[in-house]
Formats: sequence, structure tokens, C-alpha cells
Amino acid sequence: MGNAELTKPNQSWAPVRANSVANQIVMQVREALFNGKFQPGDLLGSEKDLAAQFDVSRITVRDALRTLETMGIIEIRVGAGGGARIAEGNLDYFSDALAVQFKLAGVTEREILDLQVAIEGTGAELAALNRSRENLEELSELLGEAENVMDSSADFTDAGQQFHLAIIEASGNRALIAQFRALRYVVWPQNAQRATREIAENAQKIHHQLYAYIEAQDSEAARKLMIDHLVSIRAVAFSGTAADDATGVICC
Amino acid sequence: MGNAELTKPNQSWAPVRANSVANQIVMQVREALFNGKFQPGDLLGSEKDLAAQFDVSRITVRDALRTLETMGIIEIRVGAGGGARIAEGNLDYFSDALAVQFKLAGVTEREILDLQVAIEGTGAELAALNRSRENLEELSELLGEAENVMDSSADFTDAGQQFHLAIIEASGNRALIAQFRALRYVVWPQNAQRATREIAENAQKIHHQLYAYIEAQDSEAARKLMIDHLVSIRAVAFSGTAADDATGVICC
DNA sequence: TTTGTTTTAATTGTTATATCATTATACAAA
DNA sequence: TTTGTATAATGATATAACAATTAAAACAAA
Repeated sequence: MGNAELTKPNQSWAPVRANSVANQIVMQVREALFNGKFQPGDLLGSEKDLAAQFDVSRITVRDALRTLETMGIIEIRVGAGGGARIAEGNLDYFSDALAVQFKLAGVTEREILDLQVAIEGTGAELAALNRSRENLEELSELLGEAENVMDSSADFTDAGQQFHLAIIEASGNRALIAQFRALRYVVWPQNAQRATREIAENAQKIHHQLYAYIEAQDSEAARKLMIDHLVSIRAVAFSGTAADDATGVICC
Repeated sequence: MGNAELTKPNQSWAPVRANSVANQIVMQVREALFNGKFQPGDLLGSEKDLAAQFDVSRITVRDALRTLETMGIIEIRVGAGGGARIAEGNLDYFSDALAVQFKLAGVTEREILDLQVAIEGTGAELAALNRSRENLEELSELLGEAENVMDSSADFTDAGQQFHLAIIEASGNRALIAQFRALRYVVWPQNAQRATREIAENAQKIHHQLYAYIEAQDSEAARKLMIDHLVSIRAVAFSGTAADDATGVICC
């Protein structure tokens, strides 16, 4: 008693979790990965092998493998020559985890959209700096495709989203790409709304201007325009109920 | 034969995956969550209950529960009254998944730092707009604490990181908070380096100025200063090997 | 009543064994 | 070369059992 450490009022305790054998296996593999002892594609072994190596039952190994698989650390194949292997990076899985966590934490649409503005603004900025000839060709092609579907709201929305994705990809930053794809997944229901011809034309005009800035490598202008673009989309989306303003729909 | 669909050269088939029973259970629970049929804390049941409800073995239910647990969708408690419950949002888990995916995808430090600039820049901007009286008090307190540990590089680094976190929290945006915490986890090894007294004093000066902008609700100035701050930290971090410049260490 | 202790029952953790479904490989047949 | 077939490896699933953990209930003491 009288332990000063224990009586500190603001002491916050780390949750104590009895580490199961399965979790210990998970941690061992995870640590090995971060210590550079594994490369994507490396074979860990079959359930039987691993059960023998760790001296535990197959079920316990299965528990660990299921966790590692869900974390995206390993991939499991059945059949001869199958077993558990270190996975190639799979960012789709992360997107799903992000969506789940936002859902559980009750993160609002507005909060997510502010994050989207941050991601896409920086994406446009870096795209202007780093875009390759191939990036410009793809962006140009997507602009042309969008031009052909201006009257089909669903198709235009789709083309617009592809344009935004292509910009992020032109940034050459895989961290941004992952974030963008994750967010697109999360905000999908909102963006599935229809765009009128007028809105489509306005968006297309902005997209053309974005392309011009990126081609000219004017990163600051690209960033500012992208943010304005997203903020105006958001303003429309939050301007009231759909009934208030039938034309107040977003496109991309 | 002669099926036009099948002979189309560019036809790409979606891979057909036999969905395991365990995965079907995972998807059912996941869909129910997104359809609003579950709230955090809701009891799913024990392994035995669920095995009976889904008419599968306990092993299969365990596989599904292990996956759902790793996704952060459920929490599992052992003992009487235990079982699987819908989890409260746990953003730490997401941080780990992000770190794993970046590791596997081979995302570079530079890419991650560009993302960090985007997140923290927007965080500072929103903090200036949304900061509460409590936020200002905490930021002020952290500045004072940092003042007392200027000569201890490790302590000052720690205090600086807490200051940055407090700014993000002042933004009131849980999506940004989640991203920041995730990134901090990922870039931890870099930031663990030591800061000299000179660097600490410079950082402290900038932090004081950041506080002033946030208090004055000057969002644009706060954003710009934060970005400059991070870019200069990054410039030092990438200026060469540690041997080249012993003072080129980062602090926060 | 309040507090501390013991008991009990529920539940996950782990092991063992067995069968089924899936897959890669080797090899034979056309 | 192409196609089919047998074989072995491997995960997926099921059943049964026991150990370890934990919450709740019952009980005792102050």
C-alpha cells in the first residue's frame, strides 16, 4: 500500500488481456513480418506443419491463421501445395475495416467529407507535381468518355468518380490511393445520387480545368480547385433535404 | 460453341470463389450491422447458441467469430454471461490494419509523410475553426509541460507528439483523429529519434505560434504553419543519412 | 446494510479424431 | 498437344471431451 504509482489519479490502465495461445502465435508472425523476416509470398506452412512447429492443436493454429488472414497478413489456399502464405498487400481489405470502424464509431458524413477534402486536395497537388505522360493520357481519355455520357446521370457519375481516382493515382502516392479508395467505399451511398445535365456540365468544366492545371504542373491551383470542387459538392449535399432542392444532387 | 459472349477476346471473368460457411456467417453479421440492425453492445450469443442458430458446428462458428473479432465488429468475452457482442468502435485496431497493409504494399516513408501533411494540415485548419475552451486549455497545458522538458530529447519528443495529437482532437473530426493515430503508429520508428536543444526550441516556438492561430481561429494561417512545420521536419528527415548530419533529427 | 468469500454455472480455450471438399501434380490416353 | 484420371496434400467442417476463465449467485461476517 502507499504505492505512489497506484494512487496517481490520472493513471489510465492498459487493458489486461490474457493472451491466448492463438494470439501469441498471431503476435509472433506479426512481429516477424515487421522485422523484415518475411516477404510477400513466403510460405508459412500448412495447418498440420504449424501445429507441429508451435506444438499446439490444429484448431488453435486455425484460430491464429483466421486472425492473420483477416488482418491481411496471410493468404490461405486449400488443396495440395496449399497452406498459409504471406499476403501481397491488399488495400481493399483495409477499406472494409475502415468502413466498419467508422460505422461503429458513429463518424458522421460531414467528418468523412472533411477527410476526403484533405486527401483529394493533396492528391491533386501531388498529381500536378508527379503526373506522367501516361497519367495525362488516361485523364484525357476519361474526360472524353464523360463527354459522351453527359445525359446519363448514372454513367456520368461513374465517369466522374473514375476521373477523381485517376487524379489520385497520378499522384503516385499509394498511401493516398489507399485512403481515397477506402473513403469512396465508405461514402458510396451518398455519391450514388443522380446529377442533372446542368450539374454534369459544370462538373465537366471543372474537371477540364483540373486537367489543365495538372498538365501545367500548377500544384497550388490544382489543389485549390479540387478543394473548391469538393466543398461545393458538399455544400449542395448538405444544403437541405432532397425535397428542398431537386437539382441539388451531387455527381462525383 | 459459337457463343459470342464466350469468344469475346477481352472478356474477363470474375473469379468464382466458393464461399465457406464461416464466411457466409461473417457476411450476414456484417450486412446486418450496416443495415442498422445492431448497436454496439448488442449480444450475438454464445458459440453454442450461434452454432445452433446457424445449424453448423462450433468450429465453424468460431472461425466466423474470429474473423468478425479481427475486423473489430464484435468483442468476445469468456465466462458466464460472456459470448460475442457488437463492439464499440475501436480505432486502434484499424491503425494496426493500416500499418500492416502499408508494410505489405511497400508504401514508402515519403508517401506516408505526404499523407500525414494532408491530415495534419486539415486538422490544424479545422481545429482553428472548431476548438473549444477545453481544447485551448489542454493545448496550453501541453505547451507548458513541453517547456519543462526542453533538455530531455525523449520527453520533449513525447510532449510534442501529444501537442500534435491534441490539435487533431481539437478539430472535432473523428475520422481525422483515427487517421492521425494510425499514421503515428506507422511512422513511430522515425519519430523516435532525438531532438537537440536547438531543434526543440524551434519546434516549441512554432507550437506556440500554432496555438496562437488556433486560439484566434485563423484557420488558413494554422494550416499553412502546420504544413510548413511538417515539411521542414520531413526535409530534415530526408536530408541524408544520420551520419551526414548529426543535428538533423526530428522531434514531433 | 455492506462487504468479503465461496460456490456454481456458463462460456471460451484447447485438444483429439474423423470425414468431406478442393486442388496441384503426375501420368496415361486420345 | 490436349484431355482425362488417379493420387496425395490440404483446408473445411463436424463431433466429443476437458481445461481455464469469469460472472453471477449464494453465503458469511462485520
